[in-house]
Amino acid sequence: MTSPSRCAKKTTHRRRKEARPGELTAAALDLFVEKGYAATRLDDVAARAGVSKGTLYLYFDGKEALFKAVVREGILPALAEGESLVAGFAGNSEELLRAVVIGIWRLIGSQRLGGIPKLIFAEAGNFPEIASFYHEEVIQRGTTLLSSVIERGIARGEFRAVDVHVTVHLVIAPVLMRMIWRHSIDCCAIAGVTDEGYFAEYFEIMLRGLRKSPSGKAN
Amino acid sequence: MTSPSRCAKKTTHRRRKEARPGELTAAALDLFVEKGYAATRLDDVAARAGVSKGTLYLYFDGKEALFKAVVREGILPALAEGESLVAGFAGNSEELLRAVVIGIWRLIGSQRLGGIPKLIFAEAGNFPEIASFYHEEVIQRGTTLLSSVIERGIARGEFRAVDVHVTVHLVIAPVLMRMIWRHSIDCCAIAGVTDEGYFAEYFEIMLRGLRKSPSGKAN
Amino acid sequence: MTSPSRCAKKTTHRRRKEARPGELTAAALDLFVEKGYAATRLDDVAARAGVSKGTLYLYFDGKEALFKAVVREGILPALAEGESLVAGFAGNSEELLRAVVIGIWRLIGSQRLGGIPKLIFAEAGNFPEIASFYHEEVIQRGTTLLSSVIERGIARGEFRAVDVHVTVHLVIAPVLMRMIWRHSIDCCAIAGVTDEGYFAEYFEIMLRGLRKSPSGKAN
Amino acid sequence: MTSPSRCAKKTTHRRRKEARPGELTAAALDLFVEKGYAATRLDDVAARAGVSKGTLYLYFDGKEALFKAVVREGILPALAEGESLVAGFAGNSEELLRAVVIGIWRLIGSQRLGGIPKLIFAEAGNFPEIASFYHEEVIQRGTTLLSSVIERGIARGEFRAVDVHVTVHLVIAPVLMRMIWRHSIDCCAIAGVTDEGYFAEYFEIMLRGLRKSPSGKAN
DNA sequence: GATGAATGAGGCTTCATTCAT
DNA sequence: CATGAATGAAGCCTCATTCAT
Repeated sequence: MTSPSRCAKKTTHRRRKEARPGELTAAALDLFVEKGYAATRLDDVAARAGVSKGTLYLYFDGKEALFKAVVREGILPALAEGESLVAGFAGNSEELLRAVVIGIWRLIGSQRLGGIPKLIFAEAGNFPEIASFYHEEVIQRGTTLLSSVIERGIARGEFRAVDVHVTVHLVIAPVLMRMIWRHSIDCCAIAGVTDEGYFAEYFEIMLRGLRKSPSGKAN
Repeated sequence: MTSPSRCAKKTTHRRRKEARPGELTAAALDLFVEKGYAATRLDDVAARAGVSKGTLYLYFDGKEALFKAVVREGILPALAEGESLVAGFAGNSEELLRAVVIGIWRLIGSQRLGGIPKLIFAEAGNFPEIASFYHEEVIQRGTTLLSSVIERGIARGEFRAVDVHVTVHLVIAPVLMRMIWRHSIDCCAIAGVTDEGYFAEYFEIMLRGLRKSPSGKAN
Repeated sequence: MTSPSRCAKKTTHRRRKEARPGELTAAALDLFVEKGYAATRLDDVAARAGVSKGTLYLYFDGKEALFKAVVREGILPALAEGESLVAGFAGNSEELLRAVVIGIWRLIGSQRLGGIPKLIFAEAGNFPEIASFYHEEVIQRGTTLLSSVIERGIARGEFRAVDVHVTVHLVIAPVLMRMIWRHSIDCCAIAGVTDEGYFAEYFEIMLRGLRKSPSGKAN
Repeated sequence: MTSPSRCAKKTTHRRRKEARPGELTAAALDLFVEKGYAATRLDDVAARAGVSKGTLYLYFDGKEALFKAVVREGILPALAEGESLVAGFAGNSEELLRAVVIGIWRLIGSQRLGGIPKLIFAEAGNFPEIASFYHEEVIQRGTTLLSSVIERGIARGEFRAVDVHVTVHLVIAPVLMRMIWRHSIDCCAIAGVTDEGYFAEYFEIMLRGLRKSPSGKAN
């Protein structure tokens, strides 16, 4: 008789309350990716999550906070996974680069989250707060992650002494563009190609481009 | 009658009138590229073109029609210029690829027009008509152009027997991403790199990735 | 059983329950005075009273009822206190006037209750019922009180034969305005003056204005 | 034939445009005084002025700007008139004080503008920008104005050596309270008194309170 | 043709009120 | 009794579009 009824009484309520943020970010991700940030109406997000417009404000301070939550929930775990992958990786750097890129694609690019970069590129100019948030939380971490892979390859004598900063961008560009293509124009032309086909050729070209000459000659 | 520009005022007036649509699309291009579609106000477009908001409606049916005109007028001349550049090249395929990419960058990427791809990718979902127009008029022609370069290289034994369709996308991705970065987030991180530095590393990696092995072994 | 406050928990609980309305109106008084009626959120009232928003509705029908309760509960006790102070004064009328005004200030003006007049004046238009209640319960009684003081002074030959009705308002105006200033704008400019400094000059001017000419001539 | 048609053509339009701000501030004054600042809806202001909600924003940046315009248009001219009255006044200071107070009442207190002080006192806490605007533009100027009158009286040996800062507030309090009473509670009790009756007793008391003793004794 | 004043639908956000637990 | 999640009606403000001049 201490108070078991108290726990039971609120289970449904509580369960709802705990599930709501996730339901809302899921609905928001769908709409942000589909329509873009500015064109997504919070009314629609709420409706898709099956709640009223006011309820959304019980869980998020507003549109911007909702978007940040979507990014934090979706992208940051993927980055963390990438970081832990790099930290504990024992194989050669080619394999590491493959693992990291494939991981990014599997966790982000091939999911609905893959629509986020397009949205960021398109609307960063109008939402400086979001742009700087994304830059600090995602781009810098991602860049650092890839840089560490390239640098590892150079340090171990597996990759040429490339300009790391530029190379990071060259390496990630085809990955980002495939995300963009998946979520906008040109769906048929290149999205018709399987991930396997795309990334097989991608790695073939990139790794040939990065590897030290097999002859062992300098550079 | 000394200078042609000093003709009777009626001529000036008329020239003015005929120039209006172009002045409006030019102003609109600037703003669409800078702010995106939704955030561009027609007030601002009209003000930048030096006319009143009402006047804009004399030449375009509305915001959507203006947007379409901007893309059409911006892309087609650039495309034509790009194609004329490539026609009749005589050197080896590496040099041809360099010439084509550099040409695209010089004529489009480094110009205001370089903001168009970002626009298209961002708004394709909301303007299917624009998307299909762009796909047919630009992407297919551009893809064909690049395909011919790759195929030429393979045919001449200069490039490996890559999957041409995929490779075209891999080759163009870093060029498109550099356009996008120039016009959105991450301006400092990568846009701080000079075009020379960026494309030097780009060609180094891409061409090593495409070239047949120096040993002359197959593939 | 050592201290009475340490009785059985049931008593505490019950006392709690009976104290709730008072705790709520106290919290509401603070916030209404600080922010005004419209800007006071029931969320904040409930939070300050340490209960949930729903609980507030167990004791009051809504915001309007709460506001009325605040005014009623805040003013009536103060009025009673003021009246008991005045009853049975024996000195001259100058001293009586001083005692009454100082009493009003000490019991009301300098307390949280001093914010009530501002509230009333501001919201009377929106709450006619409050206005008439306040008029009958407070203003008339207060006016009567002050009138009796002025009339006493006139009857005893201490004050000039002023228009009593008007003079009551002239006498109370600087007291009310000091309450208002304490609770709104101009806090620094005049609230920086001490009560002593303010009321010293107030009595000097008012009593010179009320006294019969020292020469003893009529009026 | 230079371009008289141009002037004529737009007369109606222009006349409207020039009249609009005044129509809007007049409507706004009515509603602000009647309902208070926060409770006044811009929809209603626009409707009372006979325009749509959007039109209001062609002339004012928002609610706050509209309110400031109301104050600037209504109160500042009265203050300026008071200032010029003081600057060029030749009579004795009693007459000057009478003239200034009567002027304030005639230009502000007895008009709809007389509802503004109540509104400011009631809502200053919630709109700091408006509070500081009003403090700087109205209260400080008004205080300075009255101070100069009191100081003039003291300097000319007409008034006692009162604490000027406090006295200014004591002098203005019955004027402000009469404005407040006119626009909220107690309409009958004191507003039933004529302005003449009210201010006659006001001046009688205040001036007796301020005057040097007729005997010529110090203070 | 050109203007720019006017419109009104629609978006984000707030908050008094309700009700299932 | 008490809770607090949920609601939905407004309010402020923006801006694409229209139309009288």
